[in-house]
Amino acid sequence: MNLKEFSRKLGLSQTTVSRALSGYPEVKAETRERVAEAARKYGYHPNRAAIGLATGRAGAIGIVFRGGTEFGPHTSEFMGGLGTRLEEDGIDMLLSTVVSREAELQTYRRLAASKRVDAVILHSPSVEDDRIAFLTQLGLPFILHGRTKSDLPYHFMDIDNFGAIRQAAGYLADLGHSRIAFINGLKGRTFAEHRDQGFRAAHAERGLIVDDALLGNGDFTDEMGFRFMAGFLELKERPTAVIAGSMMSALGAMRAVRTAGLKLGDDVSLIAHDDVFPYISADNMVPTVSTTRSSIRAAGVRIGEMLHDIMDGKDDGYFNDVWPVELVLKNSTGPVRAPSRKVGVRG
Amino acid sequence: MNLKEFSRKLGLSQTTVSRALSGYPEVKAETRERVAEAARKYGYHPNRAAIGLATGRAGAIGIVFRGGTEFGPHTSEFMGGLGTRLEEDGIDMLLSTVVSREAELQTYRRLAASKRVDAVILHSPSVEDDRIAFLTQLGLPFILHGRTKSDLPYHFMDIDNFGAIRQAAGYLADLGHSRIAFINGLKGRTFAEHRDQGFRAAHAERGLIVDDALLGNGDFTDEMGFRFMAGFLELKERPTAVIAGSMMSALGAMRAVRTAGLKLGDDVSLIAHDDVFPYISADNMVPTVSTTRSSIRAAGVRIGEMLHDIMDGKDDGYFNDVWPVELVLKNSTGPVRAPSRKVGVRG
DNA sequence: GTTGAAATCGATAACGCTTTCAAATGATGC
DNA sequence: GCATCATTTGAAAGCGTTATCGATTTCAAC
Repeated sequence: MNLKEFSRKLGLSQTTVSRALSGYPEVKAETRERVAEAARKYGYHPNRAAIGLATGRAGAIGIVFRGGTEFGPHTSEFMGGLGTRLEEDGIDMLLSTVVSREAELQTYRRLAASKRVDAVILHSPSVEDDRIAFLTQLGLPFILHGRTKSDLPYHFMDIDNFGAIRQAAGYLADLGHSRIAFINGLKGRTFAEHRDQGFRAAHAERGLIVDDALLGNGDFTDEMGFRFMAGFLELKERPTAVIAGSMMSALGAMRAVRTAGLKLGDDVSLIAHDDVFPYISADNMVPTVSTTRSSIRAAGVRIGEMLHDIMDGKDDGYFNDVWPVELVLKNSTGPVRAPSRKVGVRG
Repeated sequence: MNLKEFSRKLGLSQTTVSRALSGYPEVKAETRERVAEAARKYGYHPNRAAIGLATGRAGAIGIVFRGGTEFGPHTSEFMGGLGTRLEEDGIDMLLSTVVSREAELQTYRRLAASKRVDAVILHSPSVEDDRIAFLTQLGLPFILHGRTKSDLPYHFMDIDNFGAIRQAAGYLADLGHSRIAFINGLKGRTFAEHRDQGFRAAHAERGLIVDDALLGNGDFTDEMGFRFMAGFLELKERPTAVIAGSMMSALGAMRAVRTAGLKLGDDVSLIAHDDVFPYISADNMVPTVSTTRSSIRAAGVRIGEMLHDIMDGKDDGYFNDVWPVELVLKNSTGPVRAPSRKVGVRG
């Protein structure tokens, strides 16, 4: 059924019906109600392509994933939050997967030229990210989840990664730990750099020196967590505490600690960054894990909100959110002890 | 830039250009090449809304996620595979998140009526699933990832969950295990029922009886895995082997085994179903984990292929794929031993 | 040269909506 | 009662494609 037929059924003109449905003020409340009622009854929904053609708006936003592998658990949570918010405005999410950075830019170009989306969401920024300049020049609105260096102004939403790890490392240091390991994210990614800076800041503030041998950069996988931690524990002077960049790497690190016959929260303290996945909870680990906690789902919701405002044209200036991160203390952290021999099992 | 302007630049009619771009045969090869070249040069991409309006095809498929939480790691992998395949045909993926089953149906209705998508992908079927009838009646093409009971014919792609768990349980039984625990998926879900049947079949075939106290149904989370396994290990007659429905629950179960002071692959054998997530690998666990292995990403690719064929109209009959599942043996499985006291740590 | 078939190309009518501008209706004041 | 203004409705012109015909060109064969 199309507008023509639908409005004929109602004995109204297409114009009036269209206006009633889109909430324009110049239609009598009674008429509007009658139209809404009929739409429900007949299941009429305007053809989206026609709306798009007439208005020039696509009613969708785009997200591009590189490598397919980029599509991890973080993504899922983020999209869940974003989608929930976008749903309210009837905006759809268009996903694309792409193999290379070059292909990613090509996709943006296509999405913009073919008017498939009204805006895109960028994620996983590196310290220097050419996408900002590219999209600005392309004129395709975007919001970056994260931050990057750029002379151009742009919308972004990020968490305070610097502050989070600074706080975590500081807390461990204040417990007496002086050899703190850090399993960080991929080198070159902004968030990983920020966290690195936070880590170093906490040390500097206390006159401690950072041992590069206790630093690891890699994917947030269980495997990486295990490998790095296992490696750290084999050092002559093993760390007495570790900060893991995600719950995934934390799981691996915990495994490595146990494998080495050490006790978590006792021989080795652990703080992990928790993006709050519903299926891996810090409170359900043994021991419960201290975390720097920031819901990535909430970030999705917030970006959905920004998107709403931007598409409504009420973006005077740029959104530049940076959320503080909470340090949640549980049982995986404790005061330092003299590192025992590797075989020092207890209990 | 639009077709009119673009074709004027080329000195050709809109018709010819359109035909050249869409690969119709009645345009000279030389002309076609010239058009393609110019399109690249000027970055011309036809307006998708206009194409949609003219052809009636949306060039996108839809996927709806319930609860937002449904959007887990399985999803990510699946979408990665699907997207990679769809990319080739220039088909986009439209995501919707929705709170209730009722809202899900409503969304399908909207997507169909507004012609936003050409087809949808259904997932997480329950044993009786009203979506089949609903979509069939709606006339919106769909493919189900999984299976359900239905009198109506429909496209689906599933793995042999029955065979997988039957094989796994059978293998354990043949190693001498007679008390095998099973951490299964949510009750009511088809795959969980199939696995349950496979589990029982393996027992029946060997004259073993299934102890319902060793069966658990729940989310595939680390937490659930831990809770169930911890509970099983407290039973008077604890199990000597366990099958976990996913790597997530396997992680939890492994933790429970260790917490109980037992040794994996020795005191307790474990087989997990592995959907092949790149960030959690069975080979990187300690000990390495025996699995029933089936790439959920590959399933996504396959469904993308089906979609392609269906949208091309070359679906005489229905796709009804059922993939066999491979049993991969590692170090987490071994012959049964007499269950020792709970404190029986070794090594 | 013509001719006719085959190969190309082009004018134009949809597609289903929004939006502009004009018209009709209703209400108000005199 | 009628002019005036505000409110509500409608006719029709796009929006940028595709697809249906009909028109033109090409070219081999006579």
